[in-house]
Amino acid sequence: MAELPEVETLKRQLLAAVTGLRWDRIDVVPSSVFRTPAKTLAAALRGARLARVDRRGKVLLLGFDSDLVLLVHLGMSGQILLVPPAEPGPRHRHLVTTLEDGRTLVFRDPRRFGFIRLARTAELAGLRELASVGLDPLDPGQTWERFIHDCAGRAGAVKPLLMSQELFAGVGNIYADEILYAAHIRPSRVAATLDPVEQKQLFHAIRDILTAAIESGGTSFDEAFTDIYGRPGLYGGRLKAYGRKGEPCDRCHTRLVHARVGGRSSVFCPHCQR
DNA sequence: AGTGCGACCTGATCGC
DNA sequence: TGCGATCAGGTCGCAC
Repeated sequence: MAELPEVETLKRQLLAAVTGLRWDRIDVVPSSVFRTPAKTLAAALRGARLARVDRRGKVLLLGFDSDLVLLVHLGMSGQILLVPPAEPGPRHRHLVTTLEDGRTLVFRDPRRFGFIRLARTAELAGLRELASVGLDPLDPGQTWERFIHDCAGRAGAVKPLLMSQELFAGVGNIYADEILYAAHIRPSRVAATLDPVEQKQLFHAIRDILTAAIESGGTSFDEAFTDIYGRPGLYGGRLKAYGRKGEPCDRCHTRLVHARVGGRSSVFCPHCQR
């Protein structure tokens, strides 16, 4: 699924590969992923030129020269693929854009948990899709002091807090497990009970794990994510907790266990995560 | 403020 | 072989 590192990977690739190109033709398959009516969206974007690519948490923002912004969320099974001319497109397509050079940009999403919405730049601040998206964990404004302050009054478990998007936009189930493993903290720990050492470990783990995952091009678990060229991310081989229930902990060799925390499947080491 | 649901949706996997 | 049940995930909306 696409969390911050996967969306960041797509953003960088789209910036390098397709910015400046005109969207000559747009084919849509109307479905619930469109939060702007599919045909309206297609008509509005025809002939527009892609000028910018940004990311807010897990949301990808494609900015056009015409003051329009396309918001794309990949949900858990969404993909954006750059397909050479004349190559057949993949299944479950929702939006297919033919670029001026003949290649197509395809948004597909088998499980349709993602969404696509078109907005004007001036409307962005008021969109519900961005309303709960907080600071990026890799934003320089995300300081240690702010982090301590935000954790202090929290009565809930730390994992749902990490995944809430409100404090740290972009962390989902995979990286939440990885971050907590790296920080030696159990997913069910109440955030307000973290001592200063644990707070510091958590703060650094968030940045370290996400940065390393971006460097690997993200995680492809169950082949749910690929880059725009259809290639898997390489962080999957470096996962320490997610998807490893029953396997020995890399640090202490205790078997990793599974539990539900905040309704989410979680894997952790019962010995060295406290 | 928090938690814990169900809804959305499809494909993979499991038990029979 | 084939069927149905179960699970996974992000987000929203709702009840407590």
